[in-house]
Amino acid sequence: MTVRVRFAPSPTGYLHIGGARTALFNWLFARKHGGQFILRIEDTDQKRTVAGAIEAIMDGLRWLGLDWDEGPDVGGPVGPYVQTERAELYCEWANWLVEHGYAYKCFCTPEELDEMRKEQMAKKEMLGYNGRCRHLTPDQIAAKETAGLNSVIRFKMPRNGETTIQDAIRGPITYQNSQIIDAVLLKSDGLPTYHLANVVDDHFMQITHIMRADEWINTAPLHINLYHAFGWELPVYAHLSLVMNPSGKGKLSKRTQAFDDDGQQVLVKVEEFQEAGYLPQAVVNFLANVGYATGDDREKFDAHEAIDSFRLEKINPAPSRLPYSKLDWLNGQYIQEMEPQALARAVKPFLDAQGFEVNPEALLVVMPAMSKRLKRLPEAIDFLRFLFDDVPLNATAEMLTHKKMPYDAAKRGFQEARDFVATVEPFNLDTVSTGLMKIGESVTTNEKAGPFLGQMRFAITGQQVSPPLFESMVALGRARTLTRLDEVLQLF
RNA sequence: GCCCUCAUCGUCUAGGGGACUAGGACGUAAGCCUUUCAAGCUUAAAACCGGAGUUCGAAUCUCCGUGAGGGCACCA
Repeated sequence: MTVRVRFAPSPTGYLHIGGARTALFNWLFARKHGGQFILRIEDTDQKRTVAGAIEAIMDGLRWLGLDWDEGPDVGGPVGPYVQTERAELYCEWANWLVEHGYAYKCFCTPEELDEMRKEQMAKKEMLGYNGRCRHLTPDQIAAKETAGLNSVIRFKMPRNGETTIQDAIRGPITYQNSQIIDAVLLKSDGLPTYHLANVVDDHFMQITHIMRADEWINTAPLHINLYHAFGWELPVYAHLSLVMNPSGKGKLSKRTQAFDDDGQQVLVKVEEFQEAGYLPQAVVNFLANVGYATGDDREKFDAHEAIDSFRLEKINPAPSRLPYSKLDWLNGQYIQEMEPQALARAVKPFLDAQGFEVNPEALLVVMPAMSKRLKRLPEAIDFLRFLFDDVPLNATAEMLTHKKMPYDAAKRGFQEARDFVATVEPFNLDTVSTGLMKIGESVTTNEKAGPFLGQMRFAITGQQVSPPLFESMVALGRARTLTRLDEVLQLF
């Protein structure tokens, strides 16, 4: 039997990082076993459905590289993959349950249910539907229907006994059936609730393993009883731990507007990670490290390695926070591995957004130096600002000297550098570095280029922090370097 | 209130009766290197929630606490 798993988000907004992790684990499992990863849209709550959300979710998955074998856009043999397009199916099976005595019509109004809940709270009883309509006679039902009363279909949960779910991560979990209420399966608008839709779909879509978040554990016994009523084969359940707020208080939600200990904004939507300049492979690696470990101390691994090592039983059941600072480190690692071309391409949109007109050629020279410095792509903006903004150097001659390079020596150094830049052929990393090293060594009292190069770097870039001198000069180009050196010389 | 889950350094984790003096990673601190900032290298500090029990032996198994989280909708 081939493994078939699904990721089944509601189209209520964007792809949430926790959802992305659930999707990733499902995808990893499917790929590991040569099975299928299916994308299904659970849009049975019309009130919460947001236009464009399906596209946004798919964009997020695509960005992360989580490709699906069947889904709303690519279709597949057991479609459609959007639940509102399968409404008839659910209706049919809900009625089947009613006909076979596994479900019943309930005419209670929302107001009545509200009242019931209040009463239960007051009496400190178990919360939930009390089964009032469970034993309506056919005559009573007919009477209510001719009176035009709205109804829903509720599951007739067994009142006695217990239900045990065999969770692949947590082992057996047992519930007393009496604890489980008669859940609504079909709403009065004719659409199914999650409970009915997910069971019917997972059956007909031949889903073999259900990997979903911890928050669904409590609904599993209901679902199992539905499978029993239908006489369908049970899938394997595996409940993933929850992703919590950085504070450790509560689950991470889309509304989280917090900063972690490093003062970094907590990102929640996948697209926010993209906008913040994280690489998809870093995010995938990061996510795969939360609640999961290869077991051999590897922290950095690509998707293929993750697939190779993946085992359901290795998933950690404990809830966890996202270690954002580790993401920064991972992202830096992946950036370091990038070819200059690729890095330049990745950085360009961020510079563009800043209004910096990028000369790709010049950018290439500084990329090797940048790759060691960037944790997140947009950090390049501050590093490279001097390439785009020609602001006058805000300094005095005094500031350009050094205890190993007093006034006169500094002046001579800058003058020689100016003459050198004006004439050297060609003007490239090689020639510039050897030439300036020589000048530097000749003007310092310790005969080391260091002090000169440091001051020179500041003079050229005007920045406290910048790429190294030689790369910066070559990126600037001969003409602009000369202009800046002339400015510097005027200070002396 | 009821039900369910979970519990190892600050954080993410390894470990599943003896190999534990509890390992790795991020972060933090110090040092080296150095042309600023990084990167890199080296080193350091840092944890088995508590209590009983089982056992020759418990981070590991059991129970009871405690703490944290989740659920108890005509939302998913």
